[in-house]
Amino acid sequence: MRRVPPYEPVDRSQAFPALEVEILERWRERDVFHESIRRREGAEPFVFYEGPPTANGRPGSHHVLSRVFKDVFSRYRTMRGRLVHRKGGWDCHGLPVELEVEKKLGFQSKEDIERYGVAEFNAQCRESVLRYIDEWNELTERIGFWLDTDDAYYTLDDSYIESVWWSLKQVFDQGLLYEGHKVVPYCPRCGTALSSHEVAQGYKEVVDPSAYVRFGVRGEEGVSFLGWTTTPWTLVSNAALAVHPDVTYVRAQVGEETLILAEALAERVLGEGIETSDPVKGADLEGTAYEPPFPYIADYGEHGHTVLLADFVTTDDGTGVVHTAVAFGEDDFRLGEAYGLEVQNPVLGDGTFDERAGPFAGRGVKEADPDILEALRDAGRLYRAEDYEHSYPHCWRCETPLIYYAKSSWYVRTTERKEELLAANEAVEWHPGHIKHGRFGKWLENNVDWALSRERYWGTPLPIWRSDDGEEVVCVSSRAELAELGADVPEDLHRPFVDDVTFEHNGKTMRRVPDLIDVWWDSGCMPFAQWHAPFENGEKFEQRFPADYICEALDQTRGWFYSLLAVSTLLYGRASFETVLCLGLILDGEGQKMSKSKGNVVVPWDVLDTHGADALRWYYFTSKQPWDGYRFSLEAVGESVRQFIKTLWNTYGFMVLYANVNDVGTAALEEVDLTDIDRWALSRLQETTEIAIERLDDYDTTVAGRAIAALVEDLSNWYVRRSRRRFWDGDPAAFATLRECLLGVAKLAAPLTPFVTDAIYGNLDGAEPSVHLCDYPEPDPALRDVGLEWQMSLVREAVGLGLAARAHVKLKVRQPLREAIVVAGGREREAIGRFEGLLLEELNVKSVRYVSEADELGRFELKPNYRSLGPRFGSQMPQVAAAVGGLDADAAARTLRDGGEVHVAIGGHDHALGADDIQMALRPLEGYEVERSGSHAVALDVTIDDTLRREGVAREVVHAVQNARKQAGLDVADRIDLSLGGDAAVLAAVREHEDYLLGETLAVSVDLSGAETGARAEIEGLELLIGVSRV
RNA sequence: GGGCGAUUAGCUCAGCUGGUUAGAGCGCGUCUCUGAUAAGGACGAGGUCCCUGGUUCGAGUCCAGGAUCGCCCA
Repeated sequence: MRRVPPYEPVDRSQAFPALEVEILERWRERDVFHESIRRREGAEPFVFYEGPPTANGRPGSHHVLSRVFKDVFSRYRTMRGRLVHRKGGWDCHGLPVELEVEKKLGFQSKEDIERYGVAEFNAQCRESVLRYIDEWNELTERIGFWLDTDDAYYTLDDSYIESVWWSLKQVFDQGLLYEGHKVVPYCPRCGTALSSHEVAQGYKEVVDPSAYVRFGVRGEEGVSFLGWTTTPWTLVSNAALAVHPDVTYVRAQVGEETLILAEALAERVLGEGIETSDPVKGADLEGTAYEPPFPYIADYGEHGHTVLLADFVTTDDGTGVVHTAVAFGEDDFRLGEAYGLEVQNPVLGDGTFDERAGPFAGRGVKEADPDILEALRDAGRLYRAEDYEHSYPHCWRCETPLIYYAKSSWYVRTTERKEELLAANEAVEWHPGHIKHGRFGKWLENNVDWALSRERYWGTPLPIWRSDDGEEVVCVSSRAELAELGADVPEDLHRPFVDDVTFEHNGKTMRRVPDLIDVWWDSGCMPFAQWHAPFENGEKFEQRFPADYICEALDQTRGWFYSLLAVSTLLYGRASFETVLCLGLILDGEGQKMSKSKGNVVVPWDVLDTHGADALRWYYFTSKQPWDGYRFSLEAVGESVRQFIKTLWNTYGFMVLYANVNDVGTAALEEVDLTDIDRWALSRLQETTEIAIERLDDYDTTVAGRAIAALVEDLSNWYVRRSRRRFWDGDPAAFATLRECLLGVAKLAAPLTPFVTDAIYGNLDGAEPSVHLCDYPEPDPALRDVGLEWQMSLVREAVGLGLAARAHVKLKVRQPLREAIVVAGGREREAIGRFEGLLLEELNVKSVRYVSEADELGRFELKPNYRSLGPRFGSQMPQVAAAVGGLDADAAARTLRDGGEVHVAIGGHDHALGADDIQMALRPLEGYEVERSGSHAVALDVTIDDTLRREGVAREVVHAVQNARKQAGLDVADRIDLSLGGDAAVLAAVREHEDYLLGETLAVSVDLSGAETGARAEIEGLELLIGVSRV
């Protein structure tokens, strides 16, 4: 039902958070979200994938950021006619969840968990992971993120796990799933390896001890290799030294001793002017035997404790002699393989030394660093120790420094499909564009195999069963397959139940490999696993693959963006998303990273309670390009309320106030006589609509939102300001125009600020239960008038110039002036003429006089228009500029304004220049009140005769009476009896302009015999007494 | 050490394919309007567009090098 006046009165000091709560209630009552989807049944889908958050912590500002950007384009596409399903999802597995439970139970290690019982531990995890799901859902609703939370997917569901198993089987069948022995980043606290994208999340600046260590050359007393390391604990298992074959090494004399190191680094390490001798190539050092720093482990084979050659050695830092511990570095490990070194790993899974490490046995490796240095010092092997600041990877969840550690793990051989990954990325549209071939593309190019397995408890079990002798390996793709193999399939596919599942295969007993898989693989399976595809809902999956749009923060480049791309490329040969929007970090108002420890975290609820969801959304959408990151604060959001929402609300409130006062109906635009300024406002609406569609289609809320804000600004500060009288008088054209524009704005901005726009729409129209069930506006070419927009901008400039001129002579606008003189030729004169009344009113002048030439006001200066002449004359531009400068300016100006051409001679040739080729600037003459801008200028006749003065006084009186009305608490529509007294000159002026006074102040009568009581005012130093009484 | 991004007014940000007076909002100062009134308008102060070179008739914009900050990776 379309609403007609009287409208609901608008509270102009409306608190928006309260308004939003009302709107939320309305949405619930009317089931608007689901209705908006039902209405698009059968329409072309726009597919959105929800990147599942983990609900075991409270949602923060950065979560709100991605959630509103997920929302805005879903809403926009829905209004544009697409069917947009929005299935929620929750990431349930993995270390973060285990950690929370461990913390709660006071556990320190995996043994604690084993002792406690895996079944009970996982039950706790299941409970813990959704601990904050209610708050998440509440926040999701409060910020206006329309998401189907009732029908969300959970990665812990058996159906989800089964789909993940299926995906692994596909990979297994392609021969891409393998067990490998490699050095991996390993968290000793969590007791598990991490994938490279997990490692990527945890780099931190730290200060580690670094040590320069002597490795005594066997058989040469007093001669040592000088090695350098930032991980002293690995010296316990030193197996060899590595030098670069092509680097020059020298012997440096330091006191009594001789140190061998790279020539290029000798001075930096040992000090300037160090004596060196005997330069040799690294290649010549191969095989040199030396004394290991610690004697505990000796058996590294034939090449143990000798110098080896390696290309990875650099002379960027250290000494050019690299200490090699086979088990603790990727390069070291490969070098060890090449030389056949025995792998000796004296470090246990919990990060402590085993009994092979002599006195350090049982110590955590990092903690042992200082004692190890001390032992070296005592043994005379430490040359120097110092602090070294560098960034080092830490466990992304428990913050323990990682160690690189040789162990076996299951991998997905993504490197074999690298070309396909790159090709899949080519098809993706990234916002911002540079991520595609920058951060993400470079990462793909350096792709390494995906370390898939985790030796943990709460996660998707690796579905691989193996015979005890390792001969037979089966990857299981489903419950059904497991049953077919003769196993008892447990209800719950998690550990520990799945660990008990065994079956016979080729006469051998098959037991499950106890590992879990990386949770990122879980999330990468979401396109099909959310539907339990391919086991069911196959057609749904087909329809909703790939996603048109996904959106997450930049830190997901190596997280979800990668897992989605990799899984679907391996399975389907393409990316599972077509467009991705990357959002930046949220910093505090000072540009510092928000962190609990700093106490500078802005809690979303605070912002919502203070300014509301629209304000927060508007801030995120329009304050800047979202990928650059935000300097976020309550104040910053407050500013966005004032600038946009408050302005919109005031304009809307103004219209409702006078629509109700005047009892005007809602006439259609076709039924009223539009004025030029109406046509201008409507044209601006079309222009804005065009921009909004063009920008939102390109996932750009920033420019779209700013364009809408500019329209609102124009409506408020120009259209309404210039049309006030028509609203007071109830002019139907004005109301029809403003209503049309406000409804247009409501629809244009509905996806961005869904609450306030729905309130406005509901009151001014209400034909639909909600603005969100409307179609997005289309620009109407019939209402667009570009010429009119140009003309209006010219008039506004002229008004600005005139007001500036007034300001300079300090003449109040209230004081009428005789004449404004406007310099304008041809088209410009026509433009201003069209809105002359407006100019007269704004400047409060009696008449406008146009002059084409500037003789009265100043002199023209001519300048070449570089933009048009530059391409034409190129390097001859200096001559052109000189020639133009030499023209008779006034004559040329006259010619050009009449559409003629002027001629200049350049390089002996004659060239014709038109109006577009020459810019005319006005230089004002001394002694005139002239304001100029380019070729435009406005001057004021500032002589004030008595007539004008009396008129000015009358206006002052009106002003004073209005104040008195307000003080008396009268309503804007109240009629009054007015009585005035005071200075005779003032009263004379009033008498002369009595009708004007009556009209302006809504007085039905005026008594000039003097007010006994009432307000006292002063007009140009003369007394005025005002009595006001309501009729 | 490498990759990517950023650097424009006191603050937060615009500035399209290079075009000669670099813009907006906030804040500040001075006025002003008032039938939207704890809003609105005008004017003003405030910029070596990070630095150095280069290309060009012309560079905030393009190129190279450097500085600083951020993120990512070794």
